[in-house]
Amino acid sequence: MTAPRSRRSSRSRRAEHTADTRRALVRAARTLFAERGYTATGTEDIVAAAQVTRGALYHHFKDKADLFRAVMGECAQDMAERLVEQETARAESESGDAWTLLRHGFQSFLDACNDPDFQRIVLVEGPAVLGHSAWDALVEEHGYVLLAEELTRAIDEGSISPMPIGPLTRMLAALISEASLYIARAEDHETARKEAGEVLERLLTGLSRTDA
Amino acid sequence: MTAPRSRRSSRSRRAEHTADTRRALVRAARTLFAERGYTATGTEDIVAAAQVTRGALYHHFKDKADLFRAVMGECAQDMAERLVEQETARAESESGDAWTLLRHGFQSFLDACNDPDFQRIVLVEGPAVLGHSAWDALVEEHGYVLLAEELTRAIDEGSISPMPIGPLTRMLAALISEASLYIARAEDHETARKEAGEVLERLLTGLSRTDA
DNA sequence: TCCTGTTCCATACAGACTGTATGTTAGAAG
DNA sequence: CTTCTAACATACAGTCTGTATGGAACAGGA
Repeated sequence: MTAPRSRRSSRSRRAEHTADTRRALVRAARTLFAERGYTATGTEDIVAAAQVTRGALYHHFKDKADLFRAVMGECAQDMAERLVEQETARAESESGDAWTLLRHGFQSFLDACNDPDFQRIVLVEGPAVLGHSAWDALVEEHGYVLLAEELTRAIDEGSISPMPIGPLTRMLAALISEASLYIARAEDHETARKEAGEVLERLLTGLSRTDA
Repeated sequence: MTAPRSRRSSRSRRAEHTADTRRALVRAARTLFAERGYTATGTEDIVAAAQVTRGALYHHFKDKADLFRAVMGECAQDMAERLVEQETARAESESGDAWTLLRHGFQSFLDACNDPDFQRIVLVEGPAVLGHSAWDALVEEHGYVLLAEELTRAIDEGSISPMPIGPLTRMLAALISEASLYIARAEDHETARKEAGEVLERLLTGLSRTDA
């Protein structure tokens, strides 16, 4: 996709400029998709914001949905990076048993999902624009793996009781996603955050092995 | 909207025929939206299936999204009716404490969501086609009320510990919705249903007051 | 009964948008 | 210097949505 490049020529200005236009397109599309949604955003709007023409868009991407896929991939990637960053920071700063660590992890996960771009593009538009299969493949690749790893480790360590990881991962992700949307939409974000966190906390206690 | 009808003229053939075309449009749109999705379905396809012209469509509905809103409303209504039916049937057949009754209620709720039309139209396309506010208003009107009532009663009876009902309702609905989508998408529906049910069961135990 | 107004729907049209086909330029390769 | 190709820009065709126009059928009052 990014040019066959048979000989490696030390990152020419040419190739650099090409990557620039592509990035500009993705960035512009990301902003507009997040603001107005997929269908309400015309390709003309995107190329205008990126200061190129429609020819550039259709040279780099198969069609409009393909551009959206790139945008959503970037959003998911950003979220994943932010999560691992938080995760590592909390792992070395905080201390405690694995169970409380996991619970706090979910709470910060909830906070991380409080991002307009992510919510609109990945959670709302994504499933409708790309099919279910394509959307799931993207999320599987970027986001679910982290959550699944964390949960697997929690089971191995005995923090939570053994359960099928597949549905557990999806359902917890959906739970947190909905909670983040609820918070974002609420008039009073403060109390909404507190209440949603409380409900999440209660639901998670059901997973704990302490009451097995 | 359905004619001012100043004098009540005993449901003339005229009005009946009018209602017929409207129903035909909604039915045709429902089938096509569920099969191909919203954007992939042209208004020409809909009126062809309903055996009318586009003029009829734009006479009864403001625009394509308005037709979708009617379709989604019907889907939600069907789901709500099915739920209360199951609910009453189970309430008089089964017997047991309120807590197990509630748990079984959620399981049958999960089974009821296993419906292609409902999943595609209400859960996937809905949030993207209508905005968040319009979608939420529809679901609030048709579906959430039942769940919220049930949960409020459960709290009053002491089955589950007191919690903010707003986020609790949304999050549980999202949980079951995602579980139903997971089951529908799985290769082996049988085991997927069992596993998702198990995870749901575990999460719900966190709400129970018995461990408070 | 005749006239009038309104509902209901069909048809024709204008605008917008997507995707493709064609042309052009600048850099890389030999 | 020549040639080839990636990287665009431009022009065009097809499709779709929404609207405006027109007509037919029915209801109601004089």
